[in-house]
Amino acid sequence: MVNAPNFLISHPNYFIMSEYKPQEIEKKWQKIWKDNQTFKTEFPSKKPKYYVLDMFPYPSGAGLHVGHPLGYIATDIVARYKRLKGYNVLHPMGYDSFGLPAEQYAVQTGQHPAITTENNIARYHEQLDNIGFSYDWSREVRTSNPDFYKWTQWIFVKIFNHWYNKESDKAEPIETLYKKFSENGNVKVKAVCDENTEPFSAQEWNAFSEEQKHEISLKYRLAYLSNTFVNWCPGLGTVLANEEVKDGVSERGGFPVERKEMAQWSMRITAYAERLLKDLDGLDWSDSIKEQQRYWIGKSKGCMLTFQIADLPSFKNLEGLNTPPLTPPQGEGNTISVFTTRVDTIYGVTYLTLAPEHELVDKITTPEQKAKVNAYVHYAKNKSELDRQADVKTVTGEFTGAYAINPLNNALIPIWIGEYVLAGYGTGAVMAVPSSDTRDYAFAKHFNLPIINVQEGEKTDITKEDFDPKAGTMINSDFLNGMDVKSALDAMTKRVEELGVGYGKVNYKIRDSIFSRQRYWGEPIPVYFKNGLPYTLDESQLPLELPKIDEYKPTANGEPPLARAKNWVASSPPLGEGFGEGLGEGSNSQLQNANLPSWQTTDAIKWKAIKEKARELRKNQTDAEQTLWYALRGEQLGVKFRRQQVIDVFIADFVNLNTKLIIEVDGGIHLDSDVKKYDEYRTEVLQNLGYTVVRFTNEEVENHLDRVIEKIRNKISELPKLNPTFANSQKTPPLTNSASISQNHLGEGKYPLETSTMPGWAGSSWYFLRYMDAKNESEFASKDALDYWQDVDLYLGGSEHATGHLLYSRFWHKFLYDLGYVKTKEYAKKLINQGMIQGVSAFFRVVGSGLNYKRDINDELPDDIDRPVYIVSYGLQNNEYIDLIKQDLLKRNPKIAESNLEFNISFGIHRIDITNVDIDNSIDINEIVDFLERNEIKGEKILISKIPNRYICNREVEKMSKSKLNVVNPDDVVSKYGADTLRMFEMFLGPLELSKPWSTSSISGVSRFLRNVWKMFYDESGKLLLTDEAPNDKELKVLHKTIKKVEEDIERFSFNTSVSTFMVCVNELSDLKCHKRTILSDFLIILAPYAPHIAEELWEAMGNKNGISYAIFPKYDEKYLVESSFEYPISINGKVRHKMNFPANMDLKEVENQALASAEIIKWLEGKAPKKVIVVPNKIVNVVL
RNA sequence: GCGGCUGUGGCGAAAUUGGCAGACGCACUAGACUUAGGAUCUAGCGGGCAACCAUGGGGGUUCAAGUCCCUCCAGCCGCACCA
Repeated sequence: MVNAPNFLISHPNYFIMSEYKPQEIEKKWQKIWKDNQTFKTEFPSKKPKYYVLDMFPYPSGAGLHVGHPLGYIATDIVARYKRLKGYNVLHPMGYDSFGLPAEQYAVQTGQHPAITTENNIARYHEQLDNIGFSYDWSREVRTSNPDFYKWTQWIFVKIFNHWYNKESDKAEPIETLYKKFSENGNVKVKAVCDENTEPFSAQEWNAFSEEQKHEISLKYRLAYLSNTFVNWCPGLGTVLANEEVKDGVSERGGFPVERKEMAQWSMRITAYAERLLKDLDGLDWSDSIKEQQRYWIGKSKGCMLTFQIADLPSFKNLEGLNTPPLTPPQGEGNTISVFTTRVDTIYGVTYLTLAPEHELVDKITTPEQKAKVNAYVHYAKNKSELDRQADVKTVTGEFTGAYAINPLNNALIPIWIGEYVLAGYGTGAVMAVPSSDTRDYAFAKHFNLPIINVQEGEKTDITKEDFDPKAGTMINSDFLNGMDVKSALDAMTKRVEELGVGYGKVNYKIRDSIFSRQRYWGEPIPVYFKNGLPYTLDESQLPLELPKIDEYKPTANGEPPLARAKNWVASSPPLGEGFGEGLGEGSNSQLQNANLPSWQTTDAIKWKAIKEKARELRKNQTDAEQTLWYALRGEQLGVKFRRQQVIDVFIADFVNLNTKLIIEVDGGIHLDSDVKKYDEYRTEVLQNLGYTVVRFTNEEVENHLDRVIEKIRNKISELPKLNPTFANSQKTPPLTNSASISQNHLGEGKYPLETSTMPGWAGSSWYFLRYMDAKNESEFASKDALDYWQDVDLYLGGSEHATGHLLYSRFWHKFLYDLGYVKTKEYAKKLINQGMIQGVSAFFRVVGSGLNYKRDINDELPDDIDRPVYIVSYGLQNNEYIDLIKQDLLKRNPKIAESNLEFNISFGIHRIDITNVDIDNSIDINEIVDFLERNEIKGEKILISKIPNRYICNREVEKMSKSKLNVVNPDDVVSKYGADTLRMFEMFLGPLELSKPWSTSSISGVSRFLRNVWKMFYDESGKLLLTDEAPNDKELKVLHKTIKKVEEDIERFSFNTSVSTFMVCVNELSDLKCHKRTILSDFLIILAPYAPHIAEELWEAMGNKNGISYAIFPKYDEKYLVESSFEYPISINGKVRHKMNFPANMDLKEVENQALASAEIIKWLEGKAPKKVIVVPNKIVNVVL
């Protein structure tokens, strides 16, 4: 552009100075900001603070699409605005850089996830820089950096070393618990702990060895290791948190998830349930998020009730219900605990229902019912989570034969089991009141159980649509009769407490969160094992860095990847805590399994269970299995097979142990893709164990047995034979104790380290604190920094983290609050969830293979017909293209007579990448032809369209994603229109919280607006137009109303409306031909947060030496906005009929009189006197007739 | 089924406390300039010839309702046998 030829000078495009060239000025200012560290946060500072934060991004390989920066732009506007307002702004960015995708990639390619992550971050960073964000990059953090995760581990150690004291209602150091135990034992201690904690006295405690004490303390610590049922995902090879499982499959990847008992680290978030719930009230977060969290915590107030189980022999003859027993039976420990929120309905209880897994089921079932109950329990236990969720409507259950006694009226009530009762909630048992609970009602109806109404009045009929369980007054309920539900609840709670058969209790749905993942790319858990018990490393030993390993998959034994590390051991443990001499046997120990690092699943019991399962399967062979078994036995293959042999945690159908050949027969159900994935995973693990897996379908075995045997024979001959000792070794559990393996290369005084890592949410639970003092090497953040920055003033991100990150981070923050590190109970005052930007996918349709021409209904045209692929543009009427196709076909195939040609057209609809689709939805036909060729759709292609060589696509709004070919890359938008246009346009699209589709066509309006801004400063010849004239009232009014509106808009996060306001302002100033310095100077400052580059450029052009980023936001002055007159709309009966101009301060009576006197209004009055006249000052006049 | 959010022109939307519905922008139409236009400028643009009718449907409160109340419907998101 430097030496433009003279004759082109007159062409507007070639005036360099006059034209707004975003690409040049944006790069220029981004460099200046970087070089001058313009946005480096000052600390310490006397200014008031403002902390504005974006949710921690995971740097994915796909890079940003235009939806991602939406929130970043909004926060950047706020950050820049607050700087102009004189605040010291903390506006940082960093990366949640541990995570599954990088690890999956590592597993596949062997590339270290750190490298993948680094590359992705570099790309992410570049894309962010393109948009001109004002982040203080000197505070960037990455969760995968050891200097960051050192502190994540440090917090973990703190959590491990604290317990929750319900009396002080906060976390306290474990030492205070030890002290309480040594003084009083554990009975009086009000602590949040495991359910099954055994009571002990001070004497007993003091007699325990250090190790026994440590073991007991694990039941109290806020981070603990225990055997729990977890969501095990074989496809991902790890456990998942509850909120990472959706509809029975993993949220990431969609792999099936099964319930499995494993030793796992957990966080005792339940201790904080009440505070997490209560403090929601004070938060300025969206209702939706708060509701989701409330629901997740799931507080219910109710009553714990004890039902005695009737001593059966003495009641054997009592069949009828409500027959008072002669003497209340006093069975020892024969009680069922029930949690109910409706203790007021206790007179309506007609049966109890236990979860099939309930521990008492076995004990109470009568011999007569045993078979049925066992069958039912078996059925329920084998039902997967997915199946259970799928059919909630089918009522199933079984009578145990046992009875319980209603503690209020001594009525005998039958005890049932039913899968609608969840083992994990409450006590796993419910008192069923079919008249007041719809599930109980359904169950009672289905099994013909009695129903006693205990409420009467409106809406109390459970069979009716409008049933309200809490409506009406109590009946059939003794002393409760006549009370409403609320008072009955209170009265009955009081009564059961007096009777000693129950007590009021608050129940929470939230579970402790599983904290370990069997993965490599996460924070190592800073724990080592000594004599099977977990101890945390000393602070001085942190960070515990991720070791180098050769591969990123689980080991052959199914251990987490970290078990591959050489020397994954702690050197001599810290002194002091928990290292007595005594090696307590811990015979009753729940934690025998804690002998093993937490991945370990196969304890003796488990092993036995698998063996039993195998035996069972052996008895119930499928036909195909039976056939193959006889063939394998009968054929002289030279090797011996075993069937249903346990290998690792799997049961292989047929195994030859000498060649390590496994033959699997699947029942045809394995066509399902999920099962297939699981099979592949299973095969992979078995291969890692050195096995060869061959798979046949039932069909193959039953119909082509000879071929199957032939294949097996060939396989066997290929495989080397092993010596028999190996085969024998399979008799012992194959999952070896990893601790003992690791012991092999332990030095003296060395202990094996935990091999699982922390979950994705660990780092993000506190990163916002690290930004306050990101470089601190001696603390996670200094006290000064924490005291000054306090909390996040504005937090912006997607709503998908409602019950994950947003709950866990609140939990950790409260923990740090208890310890006195932070001063705020909540870390984010205001939370906004930005909406999604959707993509607008493009589709085209072809009539090709899907085309049917019929001479008559039963007769299709022969295949040799000349039948091209018709690409039929949208926007054509049916008759238009059908005729065209008809004519064309007849021309090509003269032998077809038109009269017997019948059309039955079906389209093939395909997506096409939106990159080349034009604003008018048209696309070059060659793009479509190329697409069809690539997808091997053969034949001559014919375009049917109104526009030559262009096809009009169909558009549909969908989620923006690569697979839908509708992604818009912000880099492309920036290079075409500039970052300022992108920023303003994203805001202009609509309210921040709402989802809205990206619209490429309307971006031109915003682009034009910025050029109009430029034109207020420069004329066409590139001459500055600024004048020093004093502004007039009109100009001042335009400016000040804009200042006022923009300020209000930013304060209420309504960014779309301020873009409109800017447009109005520029339109009006242009109409006024205003080029006055004072006006434009202020205008630039208020525009700067939205369009910082152009604002800086023009600000500099005005002669300002300092950048605009720290200018002072102009203060609007009400006096410029005052109108001297107001144009009143005069309405008759609410409809505007006329307008009249009156002085703004005119007396209301006078306004009324003049309005009524006007010719226009007299006409409308038609001689009648108005009933009433309302005059709202400077708003409206309404005449009521 | 339960909970939350959202329904306004052809499209994105505005109307902050009940007071002139549709600001601002896109698309569209006509015109100007131009060798040219996917550039720029000017004008028009909810429907209806009009009276009038229009903020998802119906009802209500009010002098006045997109806004408040009741009720129904649709879409999106979340939860889902929670005793």
